[in-house]
Amino acid sequence: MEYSPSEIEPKWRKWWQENRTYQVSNEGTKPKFYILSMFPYPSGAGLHVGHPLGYIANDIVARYKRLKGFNVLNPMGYDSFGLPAEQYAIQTGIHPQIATGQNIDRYREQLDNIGLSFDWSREVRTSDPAYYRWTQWIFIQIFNHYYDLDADKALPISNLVSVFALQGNAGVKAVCDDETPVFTAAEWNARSEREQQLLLLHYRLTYPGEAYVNWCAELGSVLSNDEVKDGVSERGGYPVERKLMQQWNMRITAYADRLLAGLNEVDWPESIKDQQRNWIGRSVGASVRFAVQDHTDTNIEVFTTRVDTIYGVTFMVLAPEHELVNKLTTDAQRGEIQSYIRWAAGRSEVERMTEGKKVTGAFTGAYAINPFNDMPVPIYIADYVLAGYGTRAVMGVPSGDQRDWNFAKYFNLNITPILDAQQNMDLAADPTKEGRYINSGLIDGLTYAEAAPVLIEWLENKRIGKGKTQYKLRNAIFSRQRYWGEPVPAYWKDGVPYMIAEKDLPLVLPNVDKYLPTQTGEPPLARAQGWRYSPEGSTQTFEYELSTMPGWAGSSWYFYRYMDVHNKQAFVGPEALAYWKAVDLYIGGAEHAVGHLLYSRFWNHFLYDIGKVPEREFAKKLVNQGMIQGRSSFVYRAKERFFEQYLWIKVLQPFFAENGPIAIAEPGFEEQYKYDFAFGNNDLVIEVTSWKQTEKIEHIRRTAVADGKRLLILSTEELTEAINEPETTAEKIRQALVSRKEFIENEAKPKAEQLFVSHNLIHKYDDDALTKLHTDVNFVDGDVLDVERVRNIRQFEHANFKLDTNGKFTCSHEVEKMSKSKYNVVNPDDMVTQYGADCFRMYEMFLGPVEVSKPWDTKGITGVSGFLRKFWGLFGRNQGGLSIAEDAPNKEELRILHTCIKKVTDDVDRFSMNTCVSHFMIATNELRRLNCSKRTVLEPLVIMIMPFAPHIAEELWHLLGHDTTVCDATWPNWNEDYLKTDSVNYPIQINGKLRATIDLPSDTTAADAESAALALEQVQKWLEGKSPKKVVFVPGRMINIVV
RNA sequence: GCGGGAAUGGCGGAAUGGUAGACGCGUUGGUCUCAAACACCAAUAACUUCACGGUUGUGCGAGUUCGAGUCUCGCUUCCCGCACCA
Repeated sequence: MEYSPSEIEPKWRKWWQENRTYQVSNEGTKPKFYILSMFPYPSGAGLHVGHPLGYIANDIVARYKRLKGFNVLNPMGYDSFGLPAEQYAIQTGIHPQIATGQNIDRYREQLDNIGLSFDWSREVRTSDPAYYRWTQWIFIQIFNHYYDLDADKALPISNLVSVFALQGNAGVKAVCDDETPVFTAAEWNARSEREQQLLLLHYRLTYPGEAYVNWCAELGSVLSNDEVKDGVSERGGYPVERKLMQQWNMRITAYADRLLAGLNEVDWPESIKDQQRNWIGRSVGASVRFAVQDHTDTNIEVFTTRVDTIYGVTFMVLAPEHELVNKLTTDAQRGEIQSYIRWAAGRSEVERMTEGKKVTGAFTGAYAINPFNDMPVPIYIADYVLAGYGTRAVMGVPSGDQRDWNFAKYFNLNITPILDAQQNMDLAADPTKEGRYINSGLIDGLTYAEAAPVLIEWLENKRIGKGKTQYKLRNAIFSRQRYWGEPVPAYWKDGVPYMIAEKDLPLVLPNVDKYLPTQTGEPPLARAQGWRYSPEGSTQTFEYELSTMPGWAGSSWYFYRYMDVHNKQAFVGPEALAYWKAVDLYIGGAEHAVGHLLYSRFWNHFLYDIGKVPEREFAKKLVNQGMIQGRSSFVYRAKERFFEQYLWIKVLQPFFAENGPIAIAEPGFEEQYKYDFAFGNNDLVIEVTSWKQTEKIEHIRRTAVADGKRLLILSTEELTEAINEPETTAEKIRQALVSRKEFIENEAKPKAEQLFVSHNLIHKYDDDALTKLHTDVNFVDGDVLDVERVRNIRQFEHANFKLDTNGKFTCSHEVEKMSKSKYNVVNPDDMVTQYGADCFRMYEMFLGPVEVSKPWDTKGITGVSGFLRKFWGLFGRNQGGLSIAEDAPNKEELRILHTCIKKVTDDVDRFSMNTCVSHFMIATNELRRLNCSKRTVLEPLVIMIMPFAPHIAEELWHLLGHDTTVCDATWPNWNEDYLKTDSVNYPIQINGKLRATIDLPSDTTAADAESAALALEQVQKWLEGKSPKKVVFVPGRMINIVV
């Protein structure tokens, strides 16, 4: 009887499907368990071995819980709206729905291939109109509600309308925009329908409004903050700029405190909770209004967390975008301010970040009055004050804040110490709160804890400020100028948005001729011919909202749809909801920490408020699976020209960084040019490149010139020449660098030659070396290839290497994220073909803890493969077939079995799948040694291994004579009595160090153990005749003798 | 800078405060074989010893304890996230 996974695995997968083994019903007497993995975006690349890690762990728990007697909901679906399908459509003209469908089929095939127990009858696809009608429905509900601060929940907007008609909005405590006008009932009633609707937009939980957004021109769309990384788009890495646009917003800020508080109710990883807390960014402080000298009608509001430092204020800074800047600027300063604003606006996010803490700013000529001491302080603008946070104005306290201190030093402003414990103000700021206040009027002599309440009370009495809590969290931009997303179910009438009737849902995505924005810059949906809305009873038609929803819309509630996927009356029916309630265990990647997981919580809180879901938090427990990384093969260009240039640059760079306002770009630096060229005040660039004709160079040239920098471009050819002929080098670089001749001749050149000694040096610069290339060919580390070998690598076929005939390349590996473009993807199908799905599943678990990221490495898989064969062998040691003994187990066999039951049960419960696999291996090895083939021992093992290796378990289960699925078996219990052994091998420590061991009966008393231990020769030797001070005996564990 | 996490053999990784290195890979030796592969058996932290044994060992330094990889305090390094947030 041979173990042949390729025969038994497909057989049982088919059988499970035919028998609907994994279909689950929404009722029953069993307790429920809802386990969920984050659904994937079905990309064109298919699954790689990293994806199933979480799914397999998920599957093990799902199957385990089922054996433990739970009714388990274990669904799967697809987050099938998204940008890649749309970009693919733009390139190929293939409708995203078709491409997405194909991708889904492929995903399904791959998922099925590893034997996951999903109930596919509950599959959801976010791009399916039957699904997104409910995404649209939820959107409409959000539109129709506002956040009431008295009730501390969302309430219907119609309530607000009634209140406005009776008493205006002065007494209403609701979350609204800062610029919401105050009106009386009479004023409200006198307004037109249109005007009333416009006012209501200030309150609705979703609303269109002008906002600075992250605009990505290359993608033709707005991105949310979490879709922007390091100033470029997360997807594609395109530049992102700030732009004022009309967009739908979600008033998530209304829920900031509840989203913060809710984190305390869920069992989620601390790092995820912290990321969310950080994103919400609650800070408690005070707002203070400063009057402005010579502008009696104006004041500036600042927010501070250190109101206690208010007597130390010596200047004020506004964001360049602050609305008062123009008004306050004096004529004398106008030129300077305007040029600063222009400069700041042209600075990209990347530049701002790269330049770090460099002080910039400009004086407006105006002065603000500190309300506490009536001192005038100069008003500056600077772009370190963010336009998007707080009041866009800060008070400068150089004695207490290092950044303010730097600013004051730079602009030569006063620094007033305010605490008696403060250190020398000439050296640095002192942000500590120690000591008692000085120079501080009202609070002189008080401590930090005493000061703030005094100041806030004074402010509130004077009505020029108050205690205030501020959040970093901003309302979420909800519009995307895309095609492949849920249409926003709104239409426009007289410039006011209305929701379409619920009976007209779903608002189906129309067909368009092209998936690009129109010539006039409108979203692709503007291309849909005759796509207009005609409300019931109206003869008119109106233009639909043309933007679509963001990727996170459909994923913010999908966990409810699984409960009741075919319901046509509601997004989830009340019975299904009452049964399943919420997700018991949610598994997914940590990369969704603030995106999906925060938005989902927000929608869930809203749905809870309107009584549509029973729990405030949708997922009680969350586990993050780690990432499985790939091993990328690299070919490094070594030696010869590129390397020489590279070394030259390495040698020159530090020198110039120290001495001159000069930056040097390296060859092949396309990816990093934005960073390399954010060089602040530098005035000269030497650029080394072989692609000076490209657009990017032009861009850099323009940037440099606009910044008033001189730019010199050396091509690679020129530099190579220069290196080959020292005189030319010196000459060329002398021209560029004026007085750097000595350095070039005497230091750089000799150093460069020293560095030449070993080409292994290049590995030192791996990270900076821009000469490494991903390959799909696996070379041994350290291999040196010649040009011909490299040309034979497929993806380099057409690459234009400027190498001499004796040019060499070295090879190496690095661990990176798995990605098609890095040629390091391992397909699970290949693993399944070679070793079987059971082996693949167990091996993924065996690699280490599920939560930990680790590189994929196939080396150890033979161990798991061998184990499965041995396990199989327990059932049929004879060639003939199954050979199972029916006699009763002996003590040793029972001990092995029950130890295994106990350990595996404990370990699945604590999500430690890797150690479970070890326990199976141990039990199998021991039973083999005993030649055990008894049904009473092996059958429970078959049940236990089912969650890990379902195919082999099902096969053996049937071979053992069962004809229903092993999935419906019962998880075995262990008996503590069987775990005991007759004797225990006790370690004997002397002063905590292991010196001997002794076998004692398991029921030995402390006194017996002590005398037995002391009787040992080895122990006596270590006692050296002394009598022990103390003997510690831990039954079943150890003996420690203290001398 | 702030927050979270990690550090254990050649490698992946085990260890409710109780014999550190389970389990697997790799390596070495052996059995089987004409041979190889597979399989099986044995050894495998380092140093030292013919051997018995001994010494040192969980990033570093202290501490608590009969006993610390595990707990406490102080560092170092690495990874992840956030970051001019007032």
